[in-house]
Amino acid sequence: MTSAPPVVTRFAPSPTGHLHIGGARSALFCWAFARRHGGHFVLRIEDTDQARSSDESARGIMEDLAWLGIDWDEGPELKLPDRTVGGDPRSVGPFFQARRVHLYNQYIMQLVERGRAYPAFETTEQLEAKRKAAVAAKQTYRYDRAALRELPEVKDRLKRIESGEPHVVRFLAPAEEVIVHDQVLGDVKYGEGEMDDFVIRKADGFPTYHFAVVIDDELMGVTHVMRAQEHLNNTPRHVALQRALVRDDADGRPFKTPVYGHMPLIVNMDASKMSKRDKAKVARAAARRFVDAFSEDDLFVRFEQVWKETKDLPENPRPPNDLKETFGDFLSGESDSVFWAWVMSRMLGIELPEIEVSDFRQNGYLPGPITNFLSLLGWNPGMKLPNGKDLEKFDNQFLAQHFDIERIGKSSAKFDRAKLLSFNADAIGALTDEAFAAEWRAWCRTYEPALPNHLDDRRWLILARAVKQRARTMRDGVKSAAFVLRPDDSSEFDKAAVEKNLLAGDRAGLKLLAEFRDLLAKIDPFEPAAINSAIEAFAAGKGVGMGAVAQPIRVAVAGSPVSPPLGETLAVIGRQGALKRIDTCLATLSPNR
RNA sequence: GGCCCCGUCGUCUAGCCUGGUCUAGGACAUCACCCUUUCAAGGUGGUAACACGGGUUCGAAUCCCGUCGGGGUCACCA
Repeated sequence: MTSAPPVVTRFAPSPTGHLHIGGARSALFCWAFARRHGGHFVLRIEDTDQARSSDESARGIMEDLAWLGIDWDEGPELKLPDRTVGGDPRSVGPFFQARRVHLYNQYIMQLVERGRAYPAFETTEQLEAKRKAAVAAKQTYRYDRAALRELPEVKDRLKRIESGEPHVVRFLAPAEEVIVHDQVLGDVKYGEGEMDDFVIRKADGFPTYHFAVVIDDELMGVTHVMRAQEHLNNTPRHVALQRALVRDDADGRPFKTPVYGHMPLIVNMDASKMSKRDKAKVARAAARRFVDAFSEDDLFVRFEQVWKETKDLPENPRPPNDLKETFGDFLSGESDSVFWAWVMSRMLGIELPEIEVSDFRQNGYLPGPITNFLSLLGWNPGMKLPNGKDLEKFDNQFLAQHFDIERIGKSSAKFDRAKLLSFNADAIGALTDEAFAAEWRAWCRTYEPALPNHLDDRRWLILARAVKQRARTMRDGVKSAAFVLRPDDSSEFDKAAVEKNLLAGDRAGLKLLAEFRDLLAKIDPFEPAAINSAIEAFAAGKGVGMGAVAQPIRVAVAGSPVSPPLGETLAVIGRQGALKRIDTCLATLSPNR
């Protein structure tokens, strides 16, 4: 055991999918706060929902955190090529809640024995009926304590628990007012009688979130809890639990209440909560449009086909018993599965909103601008640059040195992708050509393998240099580089561009192109600078502007009027390829054909 | 609906705690112009906000009250 760190923060995701972008900000702030104060940042996996948790999700979340540069001092170990993250220096693990059930049970029994918790036997259906009745009568539903009245004596409660009869355990909520001292929001009061007897252990024997959090935060010595404001209303329950519990070890002291700070929510541009469900919403809306235009059966045929194609992907969940039913559930809104949303997006050719860290990674965002942008959602360093402008570009290291709870804002922040995109573009622009070439190549190898396979190192660097300043994301760069993948003998050309740049004015462009073709064969070396000056000299010799020469060439080699500068474009294509493309163009547009 | 939180340009925000220096600053987006072989990039400039109503005060974006508006949460999910 090492001595207790001055500050212990934690991030406690449930492994039911990828890391949510909002979760990433929570983790980032907790990490930064721990760093700032020389403390520890703990990663704990809250997998008490057996049905929805998976090891793959836990692993994915850890990889995404590490990718963002958020390393945890304590928690499950993750071996990376360059380092290992995690560990258990204070012996407070394990860090998967499913492996801590014995601890929770110990404290559940403590509460039952001391009369602060009791078993209850209603079925979910019975409870649901009561809840509905209360809503119908326009009353606030609260658990009616029927089970408590049934078992007034502690010894009878213990007996019933031991009998093996299915039950949940409920916490006997205190009647008194609870004040949460929040570092961000100030004192938040919850009046007496607001809390009901919430469940602390489910029928399957696992603790509920509320209970597990309180036990683990105490046992792991968490000093500061920073989380999103959606949890604010849970906090009085946690405080009540902390007041009711004492440590099971020798000193038997009461539980401590950590310092709380509730961060503003990150929401969509329409102010709704940003959640994974948004993917399903977008996919469903598109699917319904399709159904309106065609038919549900048509959609299902395509759905089945895409599903079969993607069957072996790791994201694919267990095969459903009835695909038609799964399909129906998704369409009706019964299910909001991210995976089925993805299948829908594939078959309908639509883009899903980026919600999870992996979405941004796939779409070619860099980790630096993501954490930088995230830092500014609900926090601000409040510093000026020497030129008087606000300081807002910084890295994780800066955050770790300057982050403070006092400067966390109170109002929710809309997630403006346009600004993130701009940050990402700036970060790409700040890379050296060589660094960008390497990063871009690495990204392409995973997400767009055709492109790098096509080019050697020399040409890749020329391409990367040309693409860098027009790429806001790695994926964007692929668009600018589309000309690389064009077959040299392709006879498809942008129609309007052919008219405008090659055929207009009695085929003036085409004539210049034919003349330039022979010059091109002689340019030496076949490098961007030499090619560019050859084109300039050619234009000057003809007494025409650069545009009159450049656009015909561009259309001929790229098939479209848009490409990186011609020197670079031609050098990447190579002399032979360029000649072939121009010849194909000339032949295609020849009047004799 | 109950409970809780919030309210500065379209968006993220600085300023608010410790009223005057705020004719409210920056960034993204947007518009115009410049540069330019296309697309970008870059440069210059512009439009644009203190939710509303009452107080307190010589003076309010800043303090107080109310109204309105937005959001969160009300599970054997976390």
